Amino acid sequence: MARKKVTLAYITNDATRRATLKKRRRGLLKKVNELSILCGVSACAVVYSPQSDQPEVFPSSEEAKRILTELADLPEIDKNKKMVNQRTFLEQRLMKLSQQARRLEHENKELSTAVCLRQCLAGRSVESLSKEEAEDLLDLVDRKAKALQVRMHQLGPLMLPPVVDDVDVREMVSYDGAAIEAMRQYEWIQGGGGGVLLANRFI
Amino acid sequence: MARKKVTLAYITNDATRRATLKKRRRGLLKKVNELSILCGVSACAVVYSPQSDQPEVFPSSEEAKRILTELADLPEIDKNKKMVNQRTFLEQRLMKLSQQARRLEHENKELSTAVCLRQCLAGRSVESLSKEEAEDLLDLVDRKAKALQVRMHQLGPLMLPPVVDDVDVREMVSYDGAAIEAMRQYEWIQGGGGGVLLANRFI
DNA sequence: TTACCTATATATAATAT
DNA sequence: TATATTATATATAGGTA
Repeated sequence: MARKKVTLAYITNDATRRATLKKRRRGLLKKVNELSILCGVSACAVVYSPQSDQPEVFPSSEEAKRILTELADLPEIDKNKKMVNQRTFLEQRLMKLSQQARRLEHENKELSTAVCLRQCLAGRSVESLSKEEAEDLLDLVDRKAKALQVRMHQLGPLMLPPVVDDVDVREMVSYDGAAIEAMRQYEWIQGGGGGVLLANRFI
Repeated sequence: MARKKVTLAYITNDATRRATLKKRRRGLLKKVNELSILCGVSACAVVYSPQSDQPEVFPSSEEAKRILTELADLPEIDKNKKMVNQRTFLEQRLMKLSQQARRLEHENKELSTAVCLRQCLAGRSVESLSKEEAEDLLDLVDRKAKALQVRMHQLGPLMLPPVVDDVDVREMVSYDGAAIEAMRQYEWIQGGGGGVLLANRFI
């Protein structure tokens, strides 16, 4: 975990593997120690060394035996139902990672679509979009519109802003205050940052 | 291990302790998993949760039982002689930390003495030193002198530098080149960086 | 082999959502 | 309660002595 991201696979180089075992074993026992003290729980760990070495046991072989005996005494049903073993541990991790991947993928797609929207507003022809892009864009705009309607409904009657046609925002700086205020209002309605200013040219 | 260095002691706040247990337990099992894969060793860990929760076992209760059975089968002598349990683990850590503390203390003392030396060279009266400081300083200077003699002997006959009295280094910048070169030579003899330039006014 | 160093990778405490 | 974020603290890989 340093100098280089290590791949989770058996280390073939002897010296490296032994060094890693030594370092990580020490680190692991330290963690077990900390956990049991910080949280006041009983915990134990056993790590076998390869060759003739003896296992390292924490916190003591007696405590480990006691804990493992309790474990053995649990009825099979409980063991399979409630315990977290390697399989469930890995399954949990996998599930969580998958979720995260999906989230990120979705987020990525939304951002891509937002880029499409801006490009189209900036003059890109809708024909140049792929089918998927077009669908996503339609969906995005649809959702934005609905959200906007909800908010407008929540706010009740509202003074509509004057129509603003293809005006470069930079020009608006020296435009009249009413239009700018209207746009501010719109931005607020849409929730501000990150939203695309659709003004009154939806679709 | 973040935002604040945590003291190794039971966490009294309930919510905090539970959150810590959850996070660290997950981290611990991840480590056991990595260790067993990276180094190809069998390892297991069991962490009991407080209340009604079930223990978390890695990699599986079967494997844990198998490992602990092996453990139980070891003769008592081996267990006490070769196994690393909590006591020996803590003793090892303590020993190592003590060594480190001694090293740092010694280093610290050397640095303090070096400061004394510089102060004295800069005009501080030797009378203002405490007995211990004076002794340390004497010792330091003695060692420096011996090291210097060794190096001079190694180098053979050497052109001695001209005497340089109480001269502010800043003045020396505009001093004559010979003196500066002599000082450089001396610094080199003494090993450079960190050494105190004693010139020819030892003691 | 052991210890030490240092750049990075991870773990995680406190906090916000 | 769970998750996300962020600032720090630790762990540790690869090298060196």
